[in-house]
Amino acid sequence: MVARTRFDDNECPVARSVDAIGDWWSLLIVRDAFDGSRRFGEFQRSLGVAKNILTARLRTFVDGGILASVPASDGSAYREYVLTPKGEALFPVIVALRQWGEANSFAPGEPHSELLDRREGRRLRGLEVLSADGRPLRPDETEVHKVSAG
Amino acid sequence: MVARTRFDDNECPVARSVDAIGDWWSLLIVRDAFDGSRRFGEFQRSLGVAKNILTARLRTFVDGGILASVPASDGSAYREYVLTPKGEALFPVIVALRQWGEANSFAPGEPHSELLDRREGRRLRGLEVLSADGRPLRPDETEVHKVSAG
DNA sequence: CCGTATCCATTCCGATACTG
DNA sequence: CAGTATCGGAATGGATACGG
Repeated sequence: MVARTRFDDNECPVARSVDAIGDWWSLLIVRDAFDGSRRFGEFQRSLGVAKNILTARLRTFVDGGILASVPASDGSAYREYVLTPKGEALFPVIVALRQWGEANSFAPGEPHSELLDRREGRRLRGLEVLSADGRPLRPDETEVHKVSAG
Repeated sequence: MVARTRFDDNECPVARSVDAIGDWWSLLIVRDAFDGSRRFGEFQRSLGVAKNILTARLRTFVDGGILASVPASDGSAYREYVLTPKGEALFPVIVALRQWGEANSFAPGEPHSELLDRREGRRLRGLEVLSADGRPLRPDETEVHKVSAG
């Protein structure tokens, strides 16, 4: 059998998310979509990904309800790919990856792109994991509660 | 050539993050590490991953400074794998994936594991992307500022 | 410009057997 | 228990050629 282990029936939400978007290209396609890319060629040039791979990823995203395929806005015969609400909900995921990368994958002073508040032109606040009443939580202050099949 | 395109020299922090943790198993290993797994066998049983794959992933994480290999706490001859500060900083990434999965990958009423505030036993607050002065930001209220090589 | 289709190399992954 | 080694099948990814 082989084929990759699937996590789409896993009880853990992290596993299901990974199943949906956890490969090399998927998250970067979503990033580009947030950045305004809509056309096949935009994704293709931005990412340098092979066209057949891009085709497959876009289809998976459309099937999964993360992107919607809509008629091109310029009236041409082609399609554009826009984030659905489900896709837009990935915003914190992308921001979390961006902030982690900024803090941990660049040498001091090494240039990198930044995500800015468009109105103020300033960098964003770091994401915080908070309790229901707003206390910042460290990992060890949380625990996973497993569900039983009952 | 061939071989996967690497993003470890990309100017985009998202790309570098994906390069470090963007495959099927890596994020789940990190999730388990947050959940308290430390031993080879714990990861192996929890994930059902082949041992050679797990070996390779653990090594990559140790090399990348995300996990540290330390002597086993029970005095046995083996190693344990614990999150470094860099690894702990992935907490918002895992939480973001978890929350997205909860909201978008389960049927209403379908059971799934939950991440709880250990002290209160309550679910966490949803992650929010905020401006420097604390305003919630939608994706279209942000923009990526590219750096120039100069 | 937008894809689809095909080809091929590489990598990934799972299973299993084996060592300490 | 904690890994290492090897094997084979599968999926991935890149290049290219082709058609709408």
